[in-house]
Amino acid sequence: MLKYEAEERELLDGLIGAIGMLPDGHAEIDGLEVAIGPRGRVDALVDAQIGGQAVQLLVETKREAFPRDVRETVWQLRNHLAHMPANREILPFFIARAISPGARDILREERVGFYDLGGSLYIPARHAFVYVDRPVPKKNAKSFGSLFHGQKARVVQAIFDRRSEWLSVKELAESTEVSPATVSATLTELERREWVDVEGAGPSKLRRLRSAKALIDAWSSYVADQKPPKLARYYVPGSNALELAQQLDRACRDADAGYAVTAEAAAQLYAPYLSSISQVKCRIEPGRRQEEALERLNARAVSEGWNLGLIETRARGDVTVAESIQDVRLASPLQVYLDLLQGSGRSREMAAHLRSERLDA
DNA sequence: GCGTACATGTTCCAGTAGCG
DNA sequence: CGCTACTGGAACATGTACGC
Repeated sequence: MLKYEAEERELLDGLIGAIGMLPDGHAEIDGLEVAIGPRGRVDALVDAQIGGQAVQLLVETKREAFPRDVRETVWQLRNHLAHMPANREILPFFIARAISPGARDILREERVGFYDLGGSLYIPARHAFVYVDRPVPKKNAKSFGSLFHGQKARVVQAIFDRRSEWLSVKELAESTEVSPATVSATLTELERREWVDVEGAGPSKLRRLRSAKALIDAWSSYVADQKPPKLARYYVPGSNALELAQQLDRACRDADAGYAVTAEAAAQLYAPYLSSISQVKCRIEPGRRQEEALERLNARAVSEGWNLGLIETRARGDVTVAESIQDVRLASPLQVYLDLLQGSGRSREMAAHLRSERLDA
């Protein structure tokens, strides 16, 4: 509790400072925890001078802001506003350590001012319009990306793959082998971003993906900020990618090793694009079985001229197969898409093609 | 209709793995 | 080596179904 108050204070000081940096700008705190109307309360009132005009800011504070948080707060602020004397300009105002892009859009539409620790500042006052857009602060970027990590990423993948279905926590927990606690947390985060529709409540609660496009976009930009995973390069005697992938299939079956082909080779099977490709990227369940599969393939580790690339797998469940085409087990289209985005050369084009063929539907 | 038992979703907490 | 953030077990909350 004390820690939160300190954070709140830090945010307010940041806002005061940011307004002070504006030409003819000045601001001071008029009150904290101010009662408004019969039972309303705002976190702070701030008196601001901007370009010679006085504006009072009705401030609500949050740690992080996703669309749903913002909507709730905007509604509260509007309520408060109705109980305020109308003798001067009063602006509803929202501050948080980090405000997600979607949340910013809502605030701008609603003409509610906002500020975050990244330095973004939006003040839609009558006589002085201020808008400074800064990216989400690095430190907090990971809190926005946590959905695309580890176990939660598996859950999000599953939700995407079954985007036409209404899903329960229990069902997802069973099919992904992730604990119900983590599945629930994942879905709650998706709700905050307003990417899922919700039906029912309590034990009969169901969700369904609504904004597949927003989800892909967010995951893509997350991937863009990540360093590409390590790729172990091998050469396997043989010819084209399809045949190589089929050899891989036999070797992994014989070695009883789980594998999933991804990137260019997989995209080519999902939605043919290039006339021919020569390299196969895949994930193979790590351990002894992986070694055995590589031995059966006569794969030789090389630094140049590779045709088999092994993407490092860390978290359990990284190797998941969505379907088999021509006896080749493929990672899910979304996974393939994300892996293509990590690649270079024409992989971006392939990614775009795959997306329009398989993901945007 | 009402209350109770059950199933499921959510939150809390502590152990732990990964990171710098 | 210290720290942070993730994870999942367990306690807690919330609907639902069934019996009366």
